[in-house]
Amino acid sequence: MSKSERTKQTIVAAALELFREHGYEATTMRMVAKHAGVSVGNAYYYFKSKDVLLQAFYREVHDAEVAAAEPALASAHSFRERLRAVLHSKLEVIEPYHRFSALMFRSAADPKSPLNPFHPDGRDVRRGGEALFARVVDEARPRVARDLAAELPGLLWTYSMSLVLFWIHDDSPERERSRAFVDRTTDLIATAVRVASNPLMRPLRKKALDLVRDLTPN
Amino acid sequence: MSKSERTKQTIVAAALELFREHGYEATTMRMVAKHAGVSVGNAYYYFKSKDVLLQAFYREVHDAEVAAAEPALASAHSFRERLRAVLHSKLEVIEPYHRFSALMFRSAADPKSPLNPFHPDGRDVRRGGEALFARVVDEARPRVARDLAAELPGLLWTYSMSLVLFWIHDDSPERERSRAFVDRTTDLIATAVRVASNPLMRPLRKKALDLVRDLTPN
DNA sequence: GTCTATAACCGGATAGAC
DNA sequence: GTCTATCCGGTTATAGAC
Repeated sequence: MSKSERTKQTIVAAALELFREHGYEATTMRMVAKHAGVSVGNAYYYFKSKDVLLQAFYREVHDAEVAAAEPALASAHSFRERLRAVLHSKLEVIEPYHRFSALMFRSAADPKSPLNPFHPDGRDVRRGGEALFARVVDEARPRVARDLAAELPGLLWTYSMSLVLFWIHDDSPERERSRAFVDRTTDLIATAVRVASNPLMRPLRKKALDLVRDLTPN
Repeated sequence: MSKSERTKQTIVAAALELFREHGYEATTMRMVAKHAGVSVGNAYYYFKSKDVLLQAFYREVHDAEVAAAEPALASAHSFRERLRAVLHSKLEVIEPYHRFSALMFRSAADPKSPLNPFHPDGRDVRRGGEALFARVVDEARPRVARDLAAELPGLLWTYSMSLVLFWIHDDSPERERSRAFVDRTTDLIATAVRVASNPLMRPLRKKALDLVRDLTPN
């Protein structure tokens, strides 16, 4: 690992530690630089903005989500159970960040932020999210209809973003409202998917999927 | 009107004008103060932050939306046409602000921002939005089932927020993708509402409405 | 007590020397 | 690649005018 690599890592590590402890806003670039033992200018040499550092944080959380979902995915078989398990483990992983999660979401909604899932630089973040839901769908038994299975990961990812939005505003004890949101909406979704997977529903399913394809970019 | 009232108005007017011309970020508080012929400190005496000024801007846009929807509401009768008309006129009203609309949405997503629809101080903004959709529903002929009509305004308001999110990321010429989004999704919604309004669907409808009520606060 | 102005603070970001 | 000095803009402290 080159020296520049190492410096970069040091800065990221310092930033993530401070973000976790004080939150995003309360962490200043001067603090990050000092904690990493470099100058402010140097921190900016490696990271164009504070937002980019936040993006690294976001990536780390995503990796933790994927890891936390692993055991659940190994044992749950039905689509419904797999989906529920993934979302509940996601809620557990992000719980410590509830205080300052709004910031993350705020940037995520801004088209100019690299954190924004629609933004080119943030594409891999989105890809990662969809990949997780692809695993939920692809290995589910009984199987989901093939044409539906192709679009579902993207749709479920969008749905999971709504869950996050709901969760951000959820101040109930133990975040029980968010957990109820998961339980009840996954039930609904699983029923819809099961009904839609019936061969007799193919024409209607096709119409709905065409709509989705026409409205999503790329 | 007292002098302080007038000063306040002057500042808001200056801010709105500059926001419209240069966008939110490019407009500095120093510019606002200068344009209004007051000192920076004075601007802050009347408005706690730049965000509050943005909120005034948001309110103005909302009022324009309501006004623009008026003629359409007077002539359209079916639920589907009323909904479509309101949303298309909304798109027209907000079009000039597409460049910097992300900012507005960004604040709206932040639980601590008064602009946020879930925030106590922003409640009237949300109320206003729902009131508009209540008019879409209540005067629609044929009628929407009563129990459904009670929940629809809130649901439609949420749906309109999704439309805005979609629109923010829409860079298609003439914003045609957003307009297609409206046409196709309103079709879907109107069909769903029509089917659900059938007396035979009452039990299923009740189940769905219970879910909605359980998951929305207040 | 209501209002207004100036000067400063703070933190994100950049320029330019080394 | 790294640093120091500086800019810029949101925000605040404070002093004082009416």
